[in-house]
Amino acid sequence: MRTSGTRERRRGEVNAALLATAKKELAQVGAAGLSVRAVAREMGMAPSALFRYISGRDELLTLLIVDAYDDLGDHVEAAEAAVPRSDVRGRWRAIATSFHEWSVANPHEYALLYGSPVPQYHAPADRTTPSGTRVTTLLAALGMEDPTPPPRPAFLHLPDASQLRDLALAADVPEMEGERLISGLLAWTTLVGAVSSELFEQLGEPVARLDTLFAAAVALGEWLLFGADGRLPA
Amino acid sequence: MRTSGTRERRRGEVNAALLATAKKELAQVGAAGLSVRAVAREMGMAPSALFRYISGRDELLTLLIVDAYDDLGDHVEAAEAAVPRSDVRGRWRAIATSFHEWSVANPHEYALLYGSPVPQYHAPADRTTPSGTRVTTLLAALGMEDPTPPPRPAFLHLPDASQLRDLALAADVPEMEGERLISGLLAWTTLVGAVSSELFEQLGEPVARLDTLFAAAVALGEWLLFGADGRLPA
DNA sequence: TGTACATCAGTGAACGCGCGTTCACTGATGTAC
DNA sequence: TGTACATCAGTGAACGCGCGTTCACTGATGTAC
Repeated sequence: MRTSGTRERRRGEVNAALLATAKKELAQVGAAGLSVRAVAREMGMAPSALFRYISGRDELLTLLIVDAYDDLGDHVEAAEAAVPRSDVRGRWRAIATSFHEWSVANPHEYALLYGSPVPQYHAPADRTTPSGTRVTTLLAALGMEDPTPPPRPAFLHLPDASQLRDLALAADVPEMEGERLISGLLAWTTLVGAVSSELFEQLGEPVARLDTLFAAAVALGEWLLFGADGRLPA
Repeated sequence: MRTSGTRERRRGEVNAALLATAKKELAQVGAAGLSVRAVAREMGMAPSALFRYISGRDELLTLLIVDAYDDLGDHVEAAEAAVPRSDVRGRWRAIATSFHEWSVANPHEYALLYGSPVPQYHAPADRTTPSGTRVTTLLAALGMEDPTPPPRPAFLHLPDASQLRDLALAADVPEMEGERLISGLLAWTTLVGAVSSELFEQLGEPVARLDTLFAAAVALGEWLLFGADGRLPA
């Protein structure tokens, strides 16, 4: 019979504090500089105590990656859900804009997810993938759902069917047709590229000026996904 | 009067060996893992000896960054120079393709230049910029030189003139007009985004399948820079 | 050409640091009777 | 309800490691006369 459950409750609390503290550390020193000892110090515990909760530094990183993906996923899904279903272009813009917002607000998390890989660490795909594909899944759903035909930009010549199938499988959207797939991947790539060049300061420091570039990337993505249209992005 | 010049010669040799060894280390462990001691070990010298040649770890990184930019610059400039001057689209494709080639061949160097910043290190702009802008300078020259009017894609609404001027100054092409500038930056961003998503494995592991995506990115860039055309990229 | 001195490249020991992880321990929480 | 034992969270010392950097030193290279 359960008398109090003190232990169980405490376990949950420590787990939560551990994650929260690790996130704070990540935001301050970045992924490469993250250390178990620093987290323990910040929590006021002995470093060895944390090994009761995590198996080592790698698991700490995995925890942070999954958490960051989920945080991003929550943010983007909420923004997308707020747009009327029929406004597919608006939904794309909501995805892109909220992705950008979150990234600017959480630069170290962004670097962890979309920057260069952390040395000596390889994320376990089985724990990372479900959360890591939430945003792209949203995009894929949008692409599949849109009733109007894909833009078929004249300058894009499609590769042969077998290559396309390979790519569709790798991107985890096996039933998507070629034009949509390529257009969607290009839109996504452009989005990530624009955010990266802003956050990683590849075009000089002043972030504000790059808003212009980001807006253009969103417009380009919209055109890639849905073709030309009278309506222009806000 | 100079009797032998042994010292001077030796100094040059050690400098060269230092850079070569540091590059080898970079290729093996990446920027974040690079250490002065490891380089000294590899060179068969005492760690303290290297302080006669560099001021510390930061300068080692700066050296590597400049060298990588120059290596990349040489490669891309050579590829671009091999295309007839009149074939502006072919020159763009040469830039993009050779950029991709170099990046795949030198992933850690690429990460150093275009990935997340190395923690605790900030590159001195005065030493980094000249080499770091070689590729984009090539692109800018191409854009300015092209006699045909810019594409003015209908979906891109231009921001106001003052923002454009700011952006043009930040990108170091003050005399470039708005459409060209935005189109060029988008093409560049898309290129970097495509290479990053390939090298940083953001779309599953199998690199080969992403060739398809990269080819599409090159085609998109060409269209952004020069508009629609009968000729399609190879 | 030869000698006395100055310069400077490289050594090796040492500094203090922070790291990840292990391990025997203690004291509190939980359980069986 | 009370006692005897089992579980388990957290401690603190210790391990071995590699790091960047300093510093007094040595021996070879260069220079002035």
